[in-house]
This record gives sequence, structure tokens and C-alpha cells, in this order.
Amino acid sequence: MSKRGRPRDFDYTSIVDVAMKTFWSKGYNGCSTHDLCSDTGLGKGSLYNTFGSKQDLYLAVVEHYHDTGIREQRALLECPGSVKERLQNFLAWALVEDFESMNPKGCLLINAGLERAKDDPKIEEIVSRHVEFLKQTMEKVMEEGLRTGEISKKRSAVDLASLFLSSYYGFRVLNASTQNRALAEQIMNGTIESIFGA
Amino acid sequence: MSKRGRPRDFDYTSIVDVAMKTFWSKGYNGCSTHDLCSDTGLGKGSLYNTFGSKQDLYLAVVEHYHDTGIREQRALLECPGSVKERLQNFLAWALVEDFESMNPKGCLLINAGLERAKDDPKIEEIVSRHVEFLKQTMEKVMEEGLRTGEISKKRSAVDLASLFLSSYYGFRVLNASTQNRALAEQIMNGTIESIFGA
DNA sequence: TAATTATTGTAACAATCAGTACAAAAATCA
DNA sequence: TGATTTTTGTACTGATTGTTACAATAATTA
Repeated sequence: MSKRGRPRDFDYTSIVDVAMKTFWSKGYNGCSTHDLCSDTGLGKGSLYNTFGSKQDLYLAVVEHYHDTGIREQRALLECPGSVKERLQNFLAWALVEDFESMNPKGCLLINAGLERAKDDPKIEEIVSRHVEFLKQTMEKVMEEGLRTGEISKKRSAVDLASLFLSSYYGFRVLNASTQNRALAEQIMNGTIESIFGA
Repeated sequence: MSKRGRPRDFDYTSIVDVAMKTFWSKGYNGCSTHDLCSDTGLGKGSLYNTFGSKQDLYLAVVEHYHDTGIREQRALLECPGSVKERLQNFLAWALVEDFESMNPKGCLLINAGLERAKDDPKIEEIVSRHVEFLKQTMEKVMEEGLRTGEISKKRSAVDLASLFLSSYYGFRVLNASTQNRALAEQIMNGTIESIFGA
């Protein structure tokens, strides 16, 4: 009972993956459907037949970034090891993303939120969902730190997670817009110190 | 010894101010020269005669935002009062900007950095300069807090300033992309708590 | 007043924009 | 094989992009 008609000769998710890089490096308004076609190798017919519109493809891209990103982030935050090590690894992972990977500009999710959330409620929804997931994961980590005594019990897990969340996104956007590695390392230090003391 | 020729019948900086709002709400790639003309009331002749190009006008806009912004931020951080009050006021000011003002989307400077720093080195330069100024101002405030004992002496002013800086920008971009006021208030709490303890 | 110099609005530019029309191609199913 | 169904590439659409050309306008200076 397979489908009739000519089968498409490309893989949906690998096209989304390529389009992701195009949107990532140029932004939504900064890249054209022509850019997307030439980067993916698809013709306009295939692209519009498969994804409907530039906006819909962007949604698929951001959703895909959320899916893979939240998995990666949870893996880092929920892996074995001390709480301090895990939070350090989380920031170190972001540092590599921002300074040593081929990935062009910071966190695609926050870029999408800043550029499109006001114009596209679905983008705002995905970004809010991702941030909420990430914050909850961070809260669990902070609770563990408080339970084991790694973190002084004077502060609540919610406050700690909120701080780490905002500091993390500030880290990402400062990295993307200033490319200042020395600053990045000071922020990593300052963030870890603020949670675990001197 | 005044200039010859027909004088322009508009004020340069007030046009920059209007263009700032247009770029702020729509982004660089998201607004057209037509948008800029209709918002400012200028014809294309005047606009190009005065500013040269869309890119040059954007540079003037971001520079102007930097000028006025750094003044406002320093005033908040260097005013009389306790260090805690000043840092709280700083975040409260950003909260009003992001949730209660007519200003459209977060901090124009960081938006400009994310959208244009990779394509326009002059934008990256302005953003880096602003961030550097702001961080130095924050460092002075933290030094004062350490000197007076408001802040526990276990941490360095540089670490504290770096943390506050990143948390501040994370605050701004999360506000702009999720419009979640409850989260914003948790971040304010978490940030202040992390500096001054429970 | 006459010469000079700058600003202004309008019209136009080629290029690019997102999206569509459609026929050829390629597969499945009967 | 022949009918059906989907994909694919190409050509095209009208609208918009950033920018320029230029003549009319309006001021100053001599």
C-alpha cells in the first residue's frame, strides 16, 4: 500500500537541515527562496510543493532546531556527574557552537524569536515552548544541587534556573554579536561562580 | 558665513530618531527604504542626499541608539543610592522598556548585532564598544558594592559584572521573543539574589 | 537682481522578491 | 500496457527592492 505517483528524490528532513543552515546564517528576511533552492538543490516546484511557503519552511526549520536542540541540551544537563560539571559542560558546549563550529550565528531559536516572534505567533509559540522546557530542565538540575549540598540552600531552584537561563541566552547573543572570546570566558566564570560561590 | 543653497527643512537627529523606531520594530532587512521615507516624511531624494544609503542610515541610527542608551544606562548605574537599588532600577527600567513602552522589540543594539554584525563590521564595532562601556560601568558599581560590603567579597568585580551583563542581555532577548512577564520577574529576582545573596 | 548652491519631489532604473502555472517526467496500480 | 498520481524543472507573474537621474524649488551671496 505504498503511495502512487512519482516519488520525491530527496529526503525531507535532510532538506530541512540544509535550509536550517541557510536561515541560520542569513536570517529569515535576509535569505531568499532562491537562496534556499540553490542551497538545497531543489527547484521552486519541489520546494513549494513540499513546504508550501517560505514561512512554512521556516516553521519546519525552527521546529526541527527545537527538537534536536532540546535533546542535546537535556543530554548535557541530565548526564552523570556533578551539577557543577554539567552546568560547565553546558556553557562549554555553547562556547564551541559560537566560536568553533561551522554554525554561523549563535542560537537559531533566539534569533528566530527576535526577528519573527512579533510577526509570526507560531514562532513565538515554539520559542516559548523551548525556553520553558529548558528552564524546567535547569530547575531539576538546581534542585539536585540543592539536595546534595553542592549549591548553598539559601536560594530557590526557580531563581537559580532563571538566572542560569538568562545568563545563558545573554552569553549566546553576546557571542554572536561581538565575537569576543575573552568576554565569553569571563561570563562562563561569572555564571558558575554566582551559583557555586567562590 | 552660513551655508549657501536651499536649507533642508527637517532636523537631522529627529529624522534619525524616527528611522530608529522603524528599524527597531522591523529590523534592517525587514524594512524598506519606502518604509523609512513614509515614516520620516522624507522623499527619496532627501533621504539619499542626506544619509547616502540604507546601510549608512542604519549606522547613524545604531550610533545614535548607542549614544543615548549609554547615557541613560550610566545615569541609572551611577545615580545615588545603594548598589542593590541601582542594579534593581536598571533591570526595572529594562522591564518597562520591554513590556510597557511603545518601543517595539527589546534592545535595538543587540538586535542590530545579531542581524548585521556578520555582514557589517561597523555594526559589530559599535555593539562591541557599547558592551565594553556598559561592562566597565557595571564593574565600577560592583567594585563599590565590594568596597562597602554590600556584596560579599568572595567574588571579583569582573566576574560579577560579566554575570550581570550576560543576564541583562538574556533578560532583554527573552522578553522580546517570548513576552513572558512572569519569567521576566523571576529572572530579575534570580539575578539580584545571585549578587546579593538570599 | 543675477549667479550660485543646495534641497526637494517625481519618475524611473535594473534587480530581485515570493509565489504560480504548467507541461514533461517518473513512478504505481490495474 | 495504459490510466492515474505525484514530482520536477522552467518560465513567468506582478510587486517590491535599493538606488539614481533630474528638473523644479528655494535659499544665500555678490
